[in-house]
Amino acid sequence: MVNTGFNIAAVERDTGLSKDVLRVWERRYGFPAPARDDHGERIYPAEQVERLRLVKRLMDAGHRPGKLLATPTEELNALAPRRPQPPQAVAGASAGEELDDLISLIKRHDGGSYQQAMQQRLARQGLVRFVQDTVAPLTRLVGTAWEEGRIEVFEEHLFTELTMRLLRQAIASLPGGKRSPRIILTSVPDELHGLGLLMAEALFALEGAECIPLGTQMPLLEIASAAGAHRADIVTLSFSVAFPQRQIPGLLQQLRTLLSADVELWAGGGGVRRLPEVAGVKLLASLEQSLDALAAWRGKHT
Amino acid sequence: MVNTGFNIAAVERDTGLSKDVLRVWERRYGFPAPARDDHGERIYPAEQVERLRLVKRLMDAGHRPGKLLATPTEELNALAPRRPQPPQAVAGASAGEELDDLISLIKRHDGGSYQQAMQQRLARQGLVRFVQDTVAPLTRLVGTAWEEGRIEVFEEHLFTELTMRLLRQAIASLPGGKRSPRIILTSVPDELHGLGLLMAEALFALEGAECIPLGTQMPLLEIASAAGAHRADIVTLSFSVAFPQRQIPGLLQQLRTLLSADVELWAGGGGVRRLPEVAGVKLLASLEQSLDALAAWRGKHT
DNA sequence: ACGAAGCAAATGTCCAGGACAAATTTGCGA
DNA sequence: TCGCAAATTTGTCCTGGACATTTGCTTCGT
Repeated sequence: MVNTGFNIAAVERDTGLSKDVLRVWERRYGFPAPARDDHGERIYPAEQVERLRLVKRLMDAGHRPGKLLATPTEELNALAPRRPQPPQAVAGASAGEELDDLISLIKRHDGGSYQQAMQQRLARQGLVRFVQDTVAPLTRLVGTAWEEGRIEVFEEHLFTELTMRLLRQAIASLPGGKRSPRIILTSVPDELHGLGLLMAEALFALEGAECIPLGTQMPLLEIASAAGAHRADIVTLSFSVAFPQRQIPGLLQQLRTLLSADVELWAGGGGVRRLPEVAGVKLLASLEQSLDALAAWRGKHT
Repeated sequence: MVNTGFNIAAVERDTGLSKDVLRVWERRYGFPAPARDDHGERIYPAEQVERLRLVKRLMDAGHRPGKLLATPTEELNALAPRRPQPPQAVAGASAGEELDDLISLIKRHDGGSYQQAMQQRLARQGLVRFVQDTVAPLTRLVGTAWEEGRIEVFEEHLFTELTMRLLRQAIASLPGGKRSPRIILTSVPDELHGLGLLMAEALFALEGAECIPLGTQMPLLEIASAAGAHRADIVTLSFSVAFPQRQIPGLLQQLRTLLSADVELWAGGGGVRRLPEVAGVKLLASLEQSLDALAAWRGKHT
């Protein structure tokens, strides 16, 4: 068997830790401690990759790598999130429980029932409340479950995929024709979470905006071109909590300089919630604020 | 203005060229030739990033970097694809023209009309023929247009996004309940094209398979977990032509060893078309072959 | 006792330049 | 013209050093 272990590129792909980080951790903390092949290149056994992914998850939850890498694997599994959790304001105990039920469908890998249940909620609540009272809190719940290790990546992917389908379907059934303002929705490279964008799109579309969904991961220069070509009034980006916070202000500033001045730049998602202001960029800390921003734009443009 | 230029990480993000490549090109070919900031770190002006993206595109089309980087920018724009284009077998001239019309809607940035036109085709052709005779050839056309620089990235994104919506919608309206075999559909990290997966899913779902769509970019270890948790019979991966070919065989072998032996591993998409065989992996060179593979599986399992 | 300011440790990212294997092209002989 | 071997091209990996920035801790002033 040739294939016993991951090379450094594979580990980077699978963990999201850069080659530089993998090497410097090894140098400083003695972990990971990959074997070497004939050419002296690192070969990471699967268990180490597993542990690295656990470490990454705990880091996203607020832990420091120095501590984590000095801790034996067994203890790591027991660690709780460190970043203070903002108290989950759910619309009542029963609502919270219902959402938990939805999650347990996912955890039971019963996609069919999940879709059905969500479809029902959509029909019952209407799109606006469905987005605000079901999808958004559900996404947050999944996020915290992920931080606490109560949910697997593939379960989260299934959740995302099925939920996005529902939203897209709902959006598609909206009447077209209205057209102001023209809003481009997308995300920057390395930011692949599109659920937040879709929630925003649903709300914007309901308010009669013309949404231009470009999917995720658009290079900055392309976003600028797209804004020109589509004669967009607003460019909306989404950043998840997982996106490296420190890069966001620079990215936004850079895109701001690339965009024509009469195009507004909005940024939303969990990643911008605890962010300082950026000149020329409107930060949307919540879905409600998105709607406020839209109303404000309308006010400004008669 | 602080923000005049991209640092090396930003260029990597926006061009898809690794830091190593950017540095070694500079060393060997003298391009790119970024400025340096106070700390001696590279600052790439926007034009150089632009040119790098052009070079990248031409490389994907079969050119060699050594030549490209020695060529002045103006000439680059005139370069044609080098990789021999397999003759586009379309089902007749009129069909080809119709598809061109669809593309020109995208190029006119008229998403609404595009959706409408596609919806009509879907209704007229039915899902199977829609996938095989419309979506698949259209995707190929967009691919070649991209290679030849006749289409912008953001136009391609819009095309993908709108087309995926249509397919998902069509899939959602299929009757549920049937359930064999259980097929996981996903892609590996760094492979973010999901359109091929969706085409496969549409065909598989129509044939009565239970499809478990996990979206794109699943770490290998997670794919293995998901296969176990969902009791999958088959794992299907998709690789686009853009995915670094050389990595694919290793990836597949690695995943093969991670998967239980009674789970089949299929790989499809443009990236596997000119690939040597991999032990224990079924390579699907076309959508038709996917259906054949499914029939074969059914044959084997009574 | 408590908050602010300053210092020290921790951490990620960048750099240079060397090495080498895999892929591709070139050159040569049949 | 075809096939094979040598030469070149190209991407990726390596080491080890440097440094800016963030985080944590300590001390000082109120």
